[in-house]
Parts: sequence; C-alpha cells; structure tokens
Amino acid sequence: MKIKDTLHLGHTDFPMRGSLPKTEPVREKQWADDKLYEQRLALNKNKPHFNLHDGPPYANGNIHIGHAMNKISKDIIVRYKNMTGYYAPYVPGWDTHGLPIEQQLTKAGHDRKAMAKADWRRLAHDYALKQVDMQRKDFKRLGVLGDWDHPYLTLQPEFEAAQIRVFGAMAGKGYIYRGLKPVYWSWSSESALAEAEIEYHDLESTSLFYANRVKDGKGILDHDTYLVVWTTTPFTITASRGITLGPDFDYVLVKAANDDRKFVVAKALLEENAKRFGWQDCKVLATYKGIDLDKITVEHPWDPDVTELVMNANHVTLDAGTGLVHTAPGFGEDDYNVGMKYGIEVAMTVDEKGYLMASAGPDFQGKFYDDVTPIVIDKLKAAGLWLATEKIVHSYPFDWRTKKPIIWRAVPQWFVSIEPFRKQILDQIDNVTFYPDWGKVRLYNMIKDRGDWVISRQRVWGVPLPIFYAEDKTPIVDEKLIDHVADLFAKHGSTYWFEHTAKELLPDDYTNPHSPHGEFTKEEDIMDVWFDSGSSWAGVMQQRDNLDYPADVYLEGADQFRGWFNSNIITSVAVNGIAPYKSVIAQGFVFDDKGQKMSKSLGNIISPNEIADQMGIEIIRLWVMSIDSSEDVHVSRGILKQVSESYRKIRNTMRFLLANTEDFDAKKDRVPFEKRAAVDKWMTVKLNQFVKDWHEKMQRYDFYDLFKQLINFVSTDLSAFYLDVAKDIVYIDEADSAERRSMQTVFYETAVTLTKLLTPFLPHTAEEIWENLQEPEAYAYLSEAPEFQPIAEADSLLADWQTFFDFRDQVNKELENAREKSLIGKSAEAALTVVLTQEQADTFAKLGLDLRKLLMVSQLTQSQGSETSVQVAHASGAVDPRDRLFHDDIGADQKFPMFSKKNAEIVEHDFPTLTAADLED
RNA sequence: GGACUAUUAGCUCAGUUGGUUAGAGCGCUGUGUUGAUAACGCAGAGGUCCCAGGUCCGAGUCCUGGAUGGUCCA
Repeated sequence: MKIKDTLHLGHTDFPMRGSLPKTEPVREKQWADDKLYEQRLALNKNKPHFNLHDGPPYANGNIHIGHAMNKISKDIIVRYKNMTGYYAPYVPGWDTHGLPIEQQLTKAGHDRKAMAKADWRRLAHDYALKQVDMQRKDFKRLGVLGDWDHPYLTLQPEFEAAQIRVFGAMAGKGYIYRGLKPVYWSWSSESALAEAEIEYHDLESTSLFYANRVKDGKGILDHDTYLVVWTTTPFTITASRGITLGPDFDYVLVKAANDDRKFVVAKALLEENAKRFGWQDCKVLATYKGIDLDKITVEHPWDPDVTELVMNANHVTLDAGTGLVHTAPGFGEDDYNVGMKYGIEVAMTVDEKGYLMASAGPDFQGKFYDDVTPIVIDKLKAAGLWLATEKIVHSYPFDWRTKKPIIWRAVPQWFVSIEPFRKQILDQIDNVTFYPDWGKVRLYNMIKDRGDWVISRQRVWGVPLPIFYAEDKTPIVDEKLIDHVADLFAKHGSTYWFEHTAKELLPDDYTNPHSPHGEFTKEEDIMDVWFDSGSSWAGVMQQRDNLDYPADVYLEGADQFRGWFNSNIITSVAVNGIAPYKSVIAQGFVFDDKGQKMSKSLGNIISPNEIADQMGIEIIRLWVMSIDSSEDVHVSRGILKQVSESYRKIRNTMRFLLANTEDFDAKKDRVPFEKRAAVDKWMTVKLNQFVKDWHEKMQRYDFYDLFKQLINFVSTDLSAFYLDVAKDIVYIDEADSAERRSMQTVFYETAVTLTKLLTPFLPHTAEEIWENLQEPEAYAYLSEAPEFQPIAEADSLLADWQTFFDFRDQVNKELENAREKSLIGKSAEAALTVVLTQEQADTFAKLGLDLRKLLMVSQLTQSQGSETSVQVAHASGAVDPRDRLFHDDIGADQKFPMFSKKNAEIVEHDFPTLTAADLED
C-alpha cells in the first residue's frame, strides 16, 4: 500500500471536461422523453401563475444568435419562476403569414399569378410549417423547455378566428375605417409592390418649374406673389393639394427687373434659379423661415376649385429645385405624411393601369400618365405660370419582374384609427413596468406620436379582412358578420375565404338594403401581419386554459417597441381597455466585438448551431447570463472563449466538491451550523448570502450582475481560498473526524445549492452534477430553489473575517517575496513569525481561527505588538510524507516512524491493522 | 432631422447622494505546485474613466456643447 492511499483524496465520475456537444443532445432527448416540462408544471399545479408570453419569431430561415439570446433569456426566467413557487408555463409561438414567405415561394419558381389564391396559400402554409419544424429543432437545442408539441402559430384556425374577433370588436367600436394611402404601384403588373419587389435603375425624367399664385397670404405675402416649385412627376400636378417647405430654411421674396411679379424661392437656391429663369437684377424684398409661411394658401395652377396649402416638413432638401415642393398626398409617401398632418385631401387621378381618370379633368382623362407632360406644360404656359423645363436622370424604382418604372399611387386601405383610444393606451403604458425603465418613455412617445395604423395589404398570404361589399360598393363592416366569419375560420381556416364566394361566406338569411338583389362581393386584401401577432393575447393567452391575460411579462428586442409591444397594446386596449402585459423586458441587439453587425461578408457570424456543435450550447447560455442584454451586446469567438474559461472554472469547482463528498452521507454525517468549524461557518454564511443575492437579482432579471457575483464566489471564495485550505483537512484527517465532516457538510450543501441556482442558466451541467448528488428529486429542475436562511451573526462574522483576509493578503505577499528569494517553494515549506495587533489577535481568537491551517504553512508563531508584521523562514524539522508539512516530531510514533505523531494516529485510527512495513512511498 | 440609448483596463462589467493612490473576474506576464493536473495557488503589469468647456475646495460621478456607435422612425 502506498502512503498516498492512506489519504482521502476523493474521486468522482463527473468528468473535468464536459464533452458538451456530445452530451447535451442526449440530455435534451431525455428531458423530452421524461416529459420534464410537464412534470415541473404538475408539481406547481396549485401555485400562483406566472406567464411569460412568447413573442412569435418569423417562420423563415435558420435561427441566429439574436434568436438564441431571446429564447435563452426567456428560458432562464421561466425555469427560475418554476423553481421559486410559481406555475410558469411556456408556450412558444411563430409568426407564419406574410410577404417573406411569399417571396421564398417565388424564389423557388412558383408563379402566384398562374394559380388560384387558395393554391398559393396552401404552398405558403406548407412552407411555413416546414420552417417551424426547422426552427423548433434549433430552439430545443438551446436547452429551452416548453410546450414544443403545442406551440401557437398565427396560421392555426383557432388563432385566426380569435384575430378576426379582435378585428370585429374594434370594428364594433368604430375604430376601423377605409381611406386612401399611397403604395408602390406597378401599373405594368397592376398591383401593389413591396419594398423588396423593387429595383432601382436610372431614368430620364422631365422636371418642371412653375409658379403658384398666392390666394391667402395671411398678411405676409400679397396676392401678386408666386411660390416657385418644381416637380419631376408632372402628371401629379393633377392631384396637387399643397406646397411643402423646410421649417428652418430661409426663403426670400424677390423681384426681378424683367418680371412684374414677386417670387418666393429658397435663399440658398436663388442664384441658380434666377439664372435658370432668366431673372435679371433680382432684389430681395424680404426673408422668411419656412415655418413663417405655414398655412398660407395658393391657387392650383389650373383648377379654380382647388386651394393648395403651404405646409412644413423635414423631408424637403436644398439639394436641387427651389426648396419648395409641390405636394400630392396620393402620389408619394412624404407627401402623404405631411398631408395627413395638415389634414388635406388625398386626391387620386390615376387608375390601376396608369391612365388618368376623370378626376384629373377632361384634358387629361384617358391619357397614360407618362404621356401627359406636354399637356401639363401647355396648361402652365397658358396660365402664365410656366418657368422652366429640364431633363434629369435619376435613380428611380422599377418593378423587378416587368422591369417597368412604377409610381406611387394611393389605393383604398383599411385603417385602425388610434385617436379615439390613444389616451387610454398612454394611461395603460403608465401602469406597465419596463426593464430597463426608459422603455416606458420610448413606448409612450411612440404611441403619442404615431398616426393611424394601416392594416390592409394587397397580398395573398395572410388573414383576410372580413369585410363584404354591397351591390353599390358600400363596405359592410358588421361585428355580427365578422363573428360569423370567425366561426367559419375556426372550423376551416382562413383559406376558406378564398375558396368561397361572398354569398357562401355570408349567413344564409343575410340581407342588406344596399344590395336589393342580394348580391355581395368580398374584400380581397389581407391584414398586416402585425395585426396577427398583435392579436396573440387573444389567440393564445385568452384561449389556453393554463395561460392568463394579461401576461406577466413580454420579452423581446428593442425593435419591438415599434412592432409587437406596440401592436399588442393597441388591440388589447382597443378591445378590453387594458394592456396585455404587466411588464416588458426589452433587449438590445447583438454585434461582433468591434461593434459591427454580423454579416457573411465580414465573416463574423456566430451561429448558435455551430457553437452548440463545437463548444456546447452551455457556453452560449452562460454568455447570455454574462451580458447586459438591456443594451446592445457583443459576441465573437474570443468573447465565447472567455466565457468558456468561466464555464470550466465553475465546472471544475463543482467537480472538486463532488469528489470530496464521495464518502459523505448527507443523512448520517451532516454537521449542524453551530457545530461547524470557524472557516466552515464563514463559508456557510457566504453561500447563504449568495442565495439571497440570487433571489434579489433574479427578481430584477439582473442576470449579468449575478454572473459576476457567481464567478467571484466560485473563483475567489471557493477555489482560491476555501477549497485550498480544505485540502489539509478533507485529505488528511480521519475519515469521520468532526472537522472533516463539518467541512464535507459545507461542501455538500454548497454543491446542492449552487447546482439549483445554476439550473436556470446551465441546465445541462446542473443536471449532470445532480446525478452525482444524493438528493431525492430525479432532476435538479424538479427541486425548489434554496431559500435564504437568516443567520443572526452573519454580518459581524463577515466583517471579522475581513480582518483576516486583509492579514492574509499581507502574508501572501511575504510568502511571494520568500519564494522569489528561493527561501521556500510552496507555502508548506514556510514557518511564519507574525506580530498581530491587539485588534487582530482579539478578532482571530473570537472567531477561533487556526491561522497555521488557514495560511497553509507548516509552522506559525504569533505574538502581539503595536504593528502587524510577517516574517518568513524555512520550516524546521522534516517533511511528513503524508501531509507534506514540516514537523518537529517525525518518528515520535513507534509504529509509524516515518510520520509525525498526528499522522501516525490518524493512520492507526483509519487503518487499525496496518503496519509500517505495509507502506511504501 | 426626431424619440430612446450607450461610450471606465485586451474582454465582460462594478463604481451608492461628487471626497483620499478608479475596482472585480477573465485574459496576459512571472512564479510555485504536480494529491482538483488539458487542473490549482501566489504575485505583477495593464486605464488621458470618448473629447472640449463649465460649476465646485474637490468630478468617472453634476451642467453645456461635440464626437462615435445602436434601435426605431422620418
């Protein structure tokens, strides 16, 4: 037998290296097979509910690191709540309608126009489900527990029906109306286009400069004054309703020697325009800011029935033109927005094929929009308003399929009117808790300033607007009919709308005075997908028995202030008058370590799948814990490497605890707090303190703060001090000595406690540790989080110990000095002579410290003085091969002459039949 | 241009109501161990606290302006 074998070195099957990429998937499968999620919920059946409502990611493409951060953060919260006295289900969801999926179908070679809408929708439906499957697999691989077999999808019939009812309730309150709004319009394919269906090419256009005579100058400008505007789309003058200025720009009133009239142009552009128009000897009569001329009116160039309004907006530039922009709200987004603000008419004069309509006037009716420029010029000249015509080449949007230019064109759209309940939303926002708290201001301002919500889309893959039209084209928005449609969708899904006629969709006995012959048509537009996800409180939280409305928390990226946080509270307040969430957690975005976006071309993409395969998902999870996700966060290979070092530290420390409690039976050997050794009491208090902080920080969702504390606790308190000191006791002492059992009690409690506290963050690792503990629950996740145990003397104890740690720093420096001088190697070779102050001596005595053991030296003599001092000498005597310390009493024992007296006694106690002859080095 | 937000060691982050030489962990360097060993201990070097003004006896911390970055709008 070797001397080494008389020690209690400890052993564990828990490996130093996790082989995470291999073991994690096995563990995840086991969780699924054992229904761990369901088991945990069953345990919590009668506890108060906590609902985190999942914001649905869009069902397209592989998951990226942002998804991972989002889902892992949610998983941490849900696991935490389930382990601390709540019933906290997690129902994941997906956003499954919308344009990107239609585009994927097009990309794959399907032609929407070549098939029935219902067939197109079936393709989209199947595509979406495939994407859901793919993403679900990836999300599960993040270690996220949830009801993966019953997620919510916005394409599910029950969800669609709920959404239709939300729409119906809003319609019933009169919040839904129809109006005109410009969209990208392709006359060549007679359809609205999305941003992504547009490509830009150079196009030569005619730009016109003309004058608008002042009608009501508000006492600032007189009637004989003309505002000079320019346009590159002459046909839009037929729908011109205003002139827009930049509020802070300077505008000059000028009089040229060769013209009787007075003109207004931007000061910065006067020179080039005077030259352009042939004005000679311009005199500046006055200068105004754009805002000074606000709400002055001018005459339309040729239509005496139209009065145009002077407005101000920031989209006006001084790059070209005159600094005054003719504004036709039906023909441009900027024009529309400023027009809305000022409440002017959205006039439309072009039909879906690009031909001017009767509303443009008899001179234009029936002409193609691009052919009317000469007529416009003639009419301007006839009115004496024409100033100049130029050709310009500029980048212009084209239909990506037909390669023809497009125009902006207002088409009828359905809107949610926000104003009637804006105040109510704002009041509700005030009651919501935001993390971080500035989120409240941000959402508040957004709702305060937002316009009405355009909810119609001229697409196919989405939930249809449940609106009918009578014979005279009167739209029928009737809550009862809408409910009827909802019933149909609940049964058949919303594709039913496209497979049936209006007549078939209406109740059999339905009549309407606007349809004397009983004929009806139906709306073909679908709803904005934000209305889909925006109805999730109704489609999910209200529908499922185990979920509650309003939810306790929503957690998404900060872009959702505009998106999901916004659309959800609008529909929820509109229908029920309350916010759908009690609190909102907003997260930042993920960038690389240089602060750049991740992109293929930069090669800085961190894919969660890839990291899971190479390092293990635990590293990503620990990264999520380590970052302040309320701000933008950074990730890179280097950052993950650092995180994985922290992971190894945690893992190895836990391994040490497991190895050294191998022969410890928690039931039999546990030592109560009062009987523990001084250093063990200290550790118990430290651990307890950490439990307290864990609860506090988890409650505030302060994971990153907790991470730092965890690492400090593990590295500094445990690894660098406590466990190092412990070796001389747990290895050396009699197996069942009181001091050793006391220490093992703390080891074991620390292992169990830390494992539980780690479970929300590192579930794979926690469960792996759990298998090596003696706890009754089958999984760490089925245990309850440890509770803080108030210990009366905790604070004074920690304060007293600080005196020791300060002293220890001093000793360590002296030991390092001695090491540099080659006086000693390891500290066990040292003999210390220390002088303590009265205060130190008293404190150490009060705590009952064994300084020699705590400082890990062989010999120590202490005395008292006015000042602390530490002297290091080489220890005397000889080395005991068992504890490797120097002793002066080697050979004192007859039976084991190679040992010190103490070690000889231990060996005799632990191995009564052993003799010195049995032992070798 | 607007709303909101950030900028402290190579990295991730602390720095309470302004108060002595700005801290932690990791990483790095040196070193000790070789009974936590692809592990562990000890020590050390790293910071014009984004910049410029200002208030104050005193500012990383308060005020003003600016730079750079981010999200969402326009």
